[in-house]
Amino acid sequence: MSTAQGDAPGTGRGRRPVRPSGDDRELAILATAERLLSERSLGSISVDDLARGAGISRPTFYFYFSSKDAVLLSLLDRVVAEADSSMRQVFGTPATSAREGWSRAITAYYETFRRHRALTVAWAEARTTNAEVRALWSSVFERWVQQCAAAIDAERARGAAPQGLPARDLAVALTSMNERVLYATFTGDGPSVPESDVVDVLLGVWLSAVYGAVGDV
Amino acid sequence: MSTAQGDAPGTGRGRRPVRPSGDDRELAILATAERLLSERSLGSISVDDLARGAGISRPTFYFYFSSKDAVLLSLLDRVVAEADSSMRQVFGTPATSAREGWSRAITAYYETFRRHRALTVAWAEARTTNAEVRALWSSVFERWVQQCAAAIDAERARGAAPQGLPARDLAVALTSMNERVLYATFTGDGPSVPESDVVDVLLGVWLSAVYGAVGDV
DNA sequence: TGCGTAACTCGACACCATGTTGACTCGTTC
DNA sequence: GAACGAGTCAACATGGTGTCGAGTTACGCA
Repeated sequence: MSTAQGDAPGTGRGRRPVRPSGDDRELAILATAERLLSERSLGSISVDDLARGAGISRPTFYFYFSSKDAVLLSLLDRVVAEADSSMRQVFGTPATSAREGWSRAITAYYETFRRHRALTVAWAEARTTNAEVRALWSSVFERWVQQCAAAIDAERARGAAPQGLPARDLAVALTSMNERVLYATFTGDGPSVPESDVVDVLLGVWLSAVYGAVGDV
Repeated sequence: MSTAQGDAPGTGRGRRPVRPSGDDRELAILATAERLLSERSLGSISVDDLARGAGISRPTFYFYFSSKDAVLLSLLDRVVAEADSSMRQVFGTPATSAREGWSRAITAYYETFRRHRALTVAWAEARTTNAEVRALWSSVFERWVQQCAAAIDAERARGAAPQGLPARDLAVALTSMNERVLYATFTGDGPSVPESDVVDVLLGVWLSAVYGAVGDV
C-alpha cells in the first residue's frame, strides 16, 4: 500500500501533498471494499459506503471505478492470479504418491479460497447477477477442470486408474463438488462439512471416483 | 391462467364480474412471475413488471404479497412439496439393485428441478440475498442429506458398502455435487456436463464414493 | 331498500441507490 | 502566466421500493 507521505508528485522531501494521489485513493477503495466485505454482504454495501470509506465523495468514486462490481472484479483479478499460480505449482511438481498429489491439489484449491473467504462469498453472490464476474469465474473453473481431466487421463494411461466416465465429465463433477462444499463450509449456512474435515472428505470422494472401479453393484 | 370470464364471485351465470376475484389476482401474479422467470433473470424483474403482468397497479401488488421475494417463496413452496413427495417415493420403495436405487434417487432429484428449471435458477439467485429463501433451501437440502446418509448407513450395515468417511459428510458432499452440477447444466454457463449425460455422471461418482473402497493409492 | 363493513384498488408520496453533468480547484509544464 | 490534465463534488436525472390514505365495490344484514 506504499503510503505517499512525502514522496508524492514532484514536491520536494517533507512537503506534505495537499491531496492524496490518485493511486492512493484507488487502493483505498479496494481496501475499503475488502474490509467491508469481511463485515457484511456485498448486497448491503453501497457505492456510497465505499466512497466514504475511502474518504471521497460518491461521484469521485466513479472517477476511479465504473461501478461496485468493477471494484469486485479488480479484487478478484488478484485471487485469480493467485489461484493460477498455486495451480501451476501443484500440477508442476511430481507427486510422491497419487493420494499425495490429489491431496495437494485439493488443499491448494481450499487454501486459495480460504485466504480470501470474504471475497469468495461475495464472488458467489455477484456471479448470479453480473455477467463479467460469471465469465471470470468460468475461466478459473475451466482451467482447474482441464488440469484435473489431464491428470485423470494420465493416471489412466499409466494404468493406475481404471477407465470409466469421460475424464472431463468426472473433472467437472468433482470440481463442482469442491466449489459447492467449500462455499457451504465457509458460509456455514445449510448442511455443511466442518472446516477441519473438509479436505479429507473431498479427497475421499475424489480418490474413489478416480481410482475406485465399481462394476456391478 | 384460468381467466374468470363469468364464474367469479356469487354472481349468476353469464354475469361478467366487474373485478376478478382476489384469488384470481394472486394466481395471476404467481403465473406472471413464473412466466417472466422463464424469459429473464429474477434481478431484472421488478415489482411493477409483476403487477402489470397481472393487470394491477404496483400498490395493489403489495396487497397480495409483501415483496418480490415473497412471490418467489410462494412458488418455491410448491416445488418443495413436490421434492419431498418424490423423495418419499424414492426412499419408500425397495430397489431391485443398489445401482437402481441410487439411480432412482438421483433421477428424482434431477427431474424435480428440471421440471422447474426457471424457478431453480431464480432460487439460486435469491438464496444469496434473502435469508428466508436460504432457510427454505437448507431445509430441503437437509432432508435429502439425512435420507442419503441413512441409506449409506443401511448399505454399510448389510455389508454391501465398506466403511469409510462418515456417512453424513459423504452425503453432504455428494448432494452438494448434485446441486452444483445440475445448476451448471441447467444454466449452461461455465464448464458443465451435457444434460443427456448428467445423471449417469453423477450416478458414477455416487456409486464409487459409496461402494468403492480405496485403500492405499 | 338502505347501511355498514371488509375486501380491494391506486394516485401520490417518501425514500434510497445508481450513475451523469458541469463547474471548480490545483499542481505541472512550457 | 496561460494552458492543460488530473482530481473533486454539488446537483440532477432516473428508476426502483414500500407506504398512506382516500376512494370503490360486493355483500350480509336490518
